Amino acid sequence: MRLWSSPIPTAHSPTQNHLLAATPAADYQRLSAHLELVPMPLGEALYESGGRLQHVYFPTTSIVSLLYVLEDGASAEIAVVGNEGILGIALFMGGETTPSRAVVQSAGFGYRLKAQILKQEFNRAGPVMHLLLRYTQALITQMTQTAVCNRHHSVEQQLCRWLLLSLDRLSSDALTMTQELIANMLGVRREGVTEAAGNLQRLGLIRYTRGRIEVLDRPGLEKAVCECYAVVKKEDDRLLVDFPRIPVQAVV
Amino acid sequence: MRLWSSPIPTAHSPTQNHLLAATPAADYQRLSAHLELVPMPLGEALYESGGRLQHVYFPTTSIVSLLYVLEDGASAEIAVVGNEGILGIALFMGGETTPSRAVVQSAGFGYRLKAQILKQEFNRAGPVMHLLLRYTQALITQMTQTAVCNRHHSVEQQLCRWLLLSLDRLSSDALTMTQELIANMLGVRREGVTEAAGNLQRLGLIRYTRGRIEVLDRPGLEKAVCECYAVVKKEDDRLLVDFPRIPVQAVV
DNA sequence: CCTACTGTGTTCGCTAGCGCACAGAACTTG
DNA sequence: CAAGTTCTGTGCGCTAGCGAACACAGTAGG
Repeated sequence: MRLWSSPIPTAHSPTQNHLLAATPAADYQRLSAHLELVPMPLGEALYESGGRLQHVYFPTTSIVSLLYVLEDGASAEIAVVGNEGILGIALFMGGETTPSRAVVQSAGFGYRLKAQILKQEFNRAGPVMHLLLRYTQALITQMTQTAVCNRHHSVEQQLCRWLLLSLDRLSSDALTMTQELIANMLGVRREGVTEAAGNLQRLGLIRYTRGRIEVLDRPGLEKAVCECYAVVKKEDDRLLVDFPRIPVQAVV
Repeated sequence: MRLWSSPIPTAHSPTQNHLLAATPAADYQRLSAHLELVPMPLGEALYESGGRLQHVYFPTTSIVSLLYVLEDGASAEIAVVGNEGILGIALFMGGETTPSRAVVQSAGFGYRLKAQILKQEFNRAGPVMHLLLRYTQALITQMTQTAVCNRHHSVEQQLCRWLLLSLDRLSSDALTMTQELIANMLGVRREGVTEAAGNLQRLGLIRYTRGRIEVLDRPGLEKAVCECYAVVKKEDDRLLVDFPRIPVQAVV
């Protein structure tokens, strides 16, 4: 199995991550020396349930799922984190560990920072702290919405939500992702995903081939999705988008 | 309908709330003058979806549910907060509002603090901030576990979880709560709760009459519950219990 | 080019939970 | 005590999703 496609030739910059981009220059100066570009191959676990965190990660071109795995092996995705966020919030929230796993869902790159460095920065209680807390609230919204969606909505609706959330975190409109993996994320059967995806394809909203899903009609998808997507999107926008954006050359 | 039983004659103290009890004396001094004892009658909404928060609440003898209500009226409980916690985390996380409601699930009392006061205290970035953040992480764990439980476990198991979580937040072993309301919390049909509760009663684990549920065999319940309860409990203990406890007379 | 393997499509019987309808029991109110 | 309301119990048909089994089609790798 090819784990991830050939290295992206694009120039990398930490400011591809929105949180880092929103960090004021003065604070960014302190951090930038410690930021380490890392490839994030599909399937890699950034941290395991209950494991101590050595780093926090700022995805730039990758997407990471927060997964919870039950004793019997059943699993469910709790939230998805892309270039709008950070992985390892338990570090600054004070718990050091969390009972969930973080697994790379879409291969790409990100920057990481040693746990100690981030904690120091957080404890300055300055703009970076507020940035991180605000992001955490957006993440909480996503988690709660997932809980509700799990309870009340059909597999097809959830698939739409999942596709849109993933799409928002990528620049492309295609995902490299098998139905089996999607089923794992959603915590449903693979056959359920096959059926739902088949419907969406018949409606002309998506097209898929082995391990690749392409969104053809995004507005159409947004009509088919349950309200949950809009709620999360709106909160993300409200909480994150009005960050003061810093142009790349100003900080590098 | 009788909304809540006669006022509890017990002496009230803010330190009945674990977060307040764990606040160092120096910080507590600043806050105590602003703490306001308030009755929290069954069914009262402390805040509405999207509403601006005027106060934060520290329950002492009450329990509050965080509920999410969908457009079609369907609902689901996201987390439950008792004397171990605080309501209104969105205030200090920076978002000011959340898309969920907070509804009193078990009548009692609590203390409230004006939003401004809490924000000031939080921004000192001292022990109180760390206390609040750690609690927030415990809350996040509860939310994620709810999401997973919604996906994979039976109504009966979820009922057990719900009962135990509620019980942990009360001193008594009986709840004043109709099956209809429980169904609302769990986001399932009332009939489903009737059936599940019937089973538990037949097993001798609980006994219920109109609007009152009594737990007879707590260890038995803990055997019937899914792993989700233990995970939340363990995280609560890990994150919250080793707070330095302050004896009542030391702070009042 | 042949062989593995991995991903997808489809079927079948089964169960949990849903929506609806209604009956009886318990409590409240006049 | 009578009437009305609120809870709980039960039955019925229905559907979404589950679990297992298997066929087939791309793809990878010798």
